[in-house]
Amino acid sequence: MLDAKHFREGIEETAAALLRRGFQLDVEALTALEVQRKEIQVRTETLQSERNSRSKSIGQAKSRGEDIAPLLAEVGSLGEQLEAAKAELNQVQQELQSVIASVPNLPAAEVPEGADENDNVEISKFGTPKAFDFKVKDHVDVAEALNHGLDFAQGAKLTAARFVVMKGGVARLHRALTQFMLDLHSEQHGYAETYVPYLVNHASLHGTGQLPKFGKDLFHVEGESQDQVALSLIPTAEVPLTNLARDEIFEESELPVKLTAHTPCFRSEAGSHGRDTRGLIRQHQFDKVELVQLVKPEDSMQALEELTEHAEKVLQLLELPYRKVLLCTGDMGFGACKTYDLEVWLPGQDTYREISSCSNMGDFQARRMQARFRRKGAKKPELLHTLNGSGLAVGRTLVAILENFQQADGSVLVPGVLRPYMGGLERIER
RNA sequence: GGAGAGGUGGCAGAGCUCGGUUUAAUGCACCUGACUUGAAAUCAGGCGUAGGUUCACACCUACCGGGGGUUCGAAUCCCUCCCUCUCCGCCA
Repeated sequence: MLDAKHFREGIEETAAALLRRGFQLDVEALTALEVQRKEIQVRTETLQSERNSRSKSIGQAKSRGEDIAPLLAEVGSLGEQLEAAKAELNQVQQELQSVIASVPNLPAAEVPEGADENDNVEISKFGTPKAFDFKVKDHVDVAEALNHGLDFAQGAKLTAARFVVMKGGVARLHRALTQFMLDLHSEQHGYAETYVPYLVNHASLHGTGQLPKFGKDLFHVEGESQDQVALSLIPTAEVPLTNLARDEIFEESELPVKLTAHTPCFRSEAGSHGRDTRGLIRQHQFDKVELVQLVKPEDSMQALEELTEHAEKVLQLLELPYRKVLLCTGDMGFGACKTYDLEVWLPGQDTYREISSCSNMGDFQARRMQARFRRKGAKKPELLHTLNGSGLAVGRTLVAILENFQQADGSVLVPGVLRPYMGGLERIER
């Protein structure tokens, strides 16, 4: 959510900045609503004030034992007028709110303008894709040769399409990856390991921006009654981790807060039917190790560089070739002002595929969540900045290892850094 | 699952029985000033969040777990949901 000031003063500049990411702001409609809002709000508050003082004098008269009947008559239609004004105000504010809530974050100045992923800018490359002297298989076939290591048929039987069962060495490799990532970030990069709920309420989803716009991408759990709190499965640990700051005021000295968590993530992938139907790339349930930072505004851009490097470190230690891409305005997420994607090389697809997305959300989420901090000696709290990134998506990392470390004999070499987590195992066979 | 007790500002804690000079008492913590060589103690003042009007000084509105209701008026009464605590039962 943007500061309401962006829509009152300098709305033209705001509209221009939003146009960079292809968002058309209806300046006229918004300005008209704002004029209405102001008039109605002033009128409502005046009525309110009037009612308060009259009620007060009724109370005073009563305590003096005077007859309050004439005073009551005087109040007359005030209540109805007030109620009508309140309803009107409510209506306008809801309209304003729904417009404002659907406006994405302003892109940072250095973000390249563009329409889609084709306009993203490659920043750097790490490693070189291995040359194989045999015909490479994709991860589905590699795992299949390892005793049905990835069993999509069984996943579909238990649940539905886009669910998987992992077995044996592949399942263990998957577990080793999460352990390795968590240890790296908590021991080397200064993130506090955190365990969080996998079901969250709507206030949390609204805080990070999944609601109100993107509810169809989530799995929802119904409550027993309509009044009960509705819960949803988290699409990413970003939601619970970032919402830890909701309605909090931090001391300046407590920042930055750096958190990491390993969770499953659940996505209904609405609108992606028919894409990546084969394999582990796009599942309804996948594991991810998430990185979240809460920082002072002036530190957030530097923090994004560091957070991205922390995610890159995982790929480097796993010896997986990847490239780092700066997303263009058209490809960024709703709440982001700047995003780097890390794309890992997948020989089975002969291409780079996204394995991590690291974003600076600026104060966009913080404003929704009222996540603030107080500078030393300052009276007023300020909104902090939030950042998040995958460090990394575990399922896709597993895909990358199966494909990049496959051997001619069908076995898969275990990257050196993972061996301690695999009981010293050097390769997965049969 | 059953029974009961609760949720009030940074913290503690009154107000709820009986709705109205309570724009939430009081204490602690915190900030500023006075006194002091400095500190402590003492004294005086300040001390929440959000929104709005205004060039400004100021003023106004909302907020006592969330939402709704009754009323001229709700922290206080009613409904509902959430959360915390105690006891019983069940359970990994």
